Amino acid sequence: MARTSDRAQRAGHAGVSIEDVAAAAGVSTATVSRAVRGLPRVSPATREKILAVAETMGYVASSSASGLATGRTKTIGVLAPFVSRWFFSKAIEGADRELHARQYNLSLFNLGGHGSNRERLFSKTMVYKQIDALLVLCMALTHDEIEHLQKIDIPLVVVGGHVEECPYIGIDDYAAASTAVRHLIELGHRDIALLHGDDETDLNFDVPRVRIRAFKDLMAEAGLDARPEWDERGDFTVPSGQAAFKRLWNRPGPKPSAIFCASDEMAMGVIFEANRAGVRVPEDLSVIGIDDHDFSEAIGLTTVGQRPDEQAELGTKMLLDELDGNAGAVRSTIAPHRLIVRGTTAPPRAAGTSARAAATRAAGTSARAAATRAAGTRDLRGSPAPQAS
Amino acid sequence: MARTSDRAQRAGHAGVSIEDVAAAAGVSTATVSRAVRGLPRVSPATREKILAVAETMGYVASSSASGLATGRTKTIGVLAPFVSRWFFSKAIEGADRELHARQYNLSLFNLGGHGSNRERLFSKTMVYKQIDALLVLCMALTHDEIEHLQKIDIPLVVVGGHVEECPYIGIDDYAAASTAVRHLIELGHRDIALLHGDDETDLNFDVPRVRIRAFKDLMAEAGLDARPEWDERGDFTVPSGQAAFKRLWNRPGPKPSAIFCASDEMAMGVIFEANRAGVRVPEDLSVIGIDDHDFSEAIGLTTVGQRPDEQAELGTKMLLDELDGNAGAVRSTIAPHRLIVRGTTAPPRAAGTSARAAATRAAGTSARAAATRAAGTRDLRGSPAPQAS
DNA sequence: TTGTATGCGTTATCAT
DNA sequence: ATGATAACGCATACAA
Repeated sequence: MARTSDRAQRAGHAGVSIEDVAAAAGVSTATVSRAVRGLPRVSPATREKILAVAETMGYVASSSASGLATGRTKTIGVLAPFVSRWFFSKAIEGADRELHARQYNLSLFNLGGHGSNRERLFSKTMVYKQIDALLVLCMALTHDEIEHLQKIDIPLVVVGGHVEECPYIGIDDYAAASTAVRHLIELGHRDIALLHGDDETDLNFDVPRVRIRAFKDLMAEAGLDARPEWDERGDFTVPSGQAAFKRLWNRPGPKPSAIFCASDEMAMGVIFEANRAGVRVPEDLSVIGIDDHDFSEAIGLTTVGQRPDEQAELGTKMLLDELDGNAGAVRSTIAPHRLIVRGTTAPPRAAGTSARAAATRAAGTSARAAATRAAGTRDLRGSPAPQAS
Repeated sequence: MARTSDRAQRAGHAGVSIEDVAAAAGVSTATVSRAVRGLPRVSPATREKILAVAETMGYVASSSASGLATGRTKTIGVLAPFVSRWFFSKAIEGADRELHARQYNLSLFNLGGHGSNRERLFSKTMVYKQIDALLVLCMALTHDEIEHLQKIDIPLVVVGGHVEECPYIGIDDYAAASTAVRHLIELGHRDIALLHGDDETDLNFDVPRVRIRAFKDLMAEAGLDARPEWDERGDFTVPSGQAAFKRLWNRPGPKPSAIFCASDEMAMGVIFEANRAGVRVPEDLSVIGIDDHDFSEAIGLTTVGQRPDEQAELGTKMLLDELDGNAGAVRSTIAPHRLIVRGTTAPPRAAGTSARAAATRAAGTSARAAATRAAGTRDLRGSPAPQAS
């Protein structure tokens, strides 16, 4: 009723409204709405005037109001199990690029580990009705959670890990792991250890298992023995790589001449600990990882690289296209990976073409410097890997 | 007008509304609202019934609608120049903890570096009217940007970097840097190089400069020479640390026996490159950083640690308390830092108590293993540092 | 091209 | 304790 006094009261509350602008510009709110959103049906003259007024008044639309009116929040959610690990922080970065370029907001949901605030996130007020689409980062999800997500009925895509019935973007883990193992085998290694990342929970997360399978398949194919005592488990982190190396080297018996790590961080852990134990890389032990972590080049780590940022960016683009009415824009896609040979892999000492290894050992004093290198100086940049299946 | 058909049409649109629940429960929307929010004025009986109905119907309030009604979005914004660097990803993690524990959402705004999409973020529809408060992470801000932020008039706090006129949470950079340099000096080093992170833009970001000042003050205090040719500039990243080491060692003339790096990542770059060049750490070169990066323990890096996650968590808590009506909850606070002595620092070879250094050199074969270590094995866990000013 | 009117789903005020 | 009902600020058919 007391329209005027209401308005006056509100004034200090949430800034200038579209009505204020309309009044100041001498037009209706409808016209202002069209003008500020760049819609067609408004004359150049009035548009200019409105824009000017809006600018000076510092008008910016209330997202709540327009969200309520349109039914869209203009923000997409990003679900991540961690944010400070390489894959995830890179993916978030990539999603953000695409999002903000298209005027969307990024709402981050960190499901630290397994327990805690998970349920709340899925079942309660969060996630749901706050976002227009959801980008899931390489998560181990329970069946209930998956069901929940699908019931929400918004565009959804998962990056970096398979989830049943959900569109997926990521590298071909089997092919990537195979590429790494093949590199080792071709170098002449026969005694190859495996450092995988399977935590054997019942969660839906088969990335580790696929990499394990690739390892075993290739070993078998080459007629090599995948010794159970060289089968180590980690959790994709540096400390778990360190621990694995220690277990491997403290155990009596023969040592592997190479180790395939399911992630670069674990590979780094192995390398750091090997250095500390006086085991030379790659002379005594070749190490290869998967990822191409930010630090890998500096360390000289040979790896099979992938680009989580680009994967997430692509996933986000699909989501946004879908929201733009482009039905079917979200489609499972295999992202590229490529072998990047650097300094942590070399032929085994005892093996076939031991020329280089022998030379290194025989080089006397200078060998010391060579051995000191956490990473070799060779830097043969990665040749593109065969893109499998 | 045709109310019923409207409702039918809407049905598939955005899920079940409060009105649907009210109807199903045989009460008014007002009561439902109170019930689901746990507000007082509703009888236990009806509350229980409403909650049950809401549960089975899968009701969840529209954030847009309640945002419009209350004027609060229940989300706070986090402004970061990077998301995949240690400090920031950790800080985001910390903010997220507190936020989601208190039912708030986290909206991430990544302002990549200096140029690019900065303006859009500040002046346009983003940030503003989408969030209830803002957490700024260690940003280099222009004066215009600062002004802009303050005009928005929402609770604001910056973590990890000073911004004029803004409440601030972070370590005492001067004290932290002093602690690091003092450690080196007390070890007997006289030839100390500096690797700082100042990019000398005109932006408001004095963290690097404060650390530089601390270095120079302490050197002067100890009567030591801060040689200009040992004053290197980096950008807090590993590669910049590598580059700095190379410049230092490629230059003719005497070499420093220790180097103080303004970040752990730069320190790692130095270490990796030193290994590659056959310069032994800490025998030939002591290295100390600031941060206590996730990888620092594995590498054995001596450093002055800080906890960005806790800093951000505290900042977030303050913001939320302020929003909860607790005026004055946001206050500048100094966060703790502590010296963590690990394996990359030791007395200089030529210096006073050269017992250990000499022993290492004389150890023959075993010295080789020692030299191989990217990091020493000593792992004296950090004694708490004197908390300065 | 521009304006009018109504709906969006909640919250909050004021009765009852 | 519960129920009408008026905002909230914007978008959008529909009318002009």
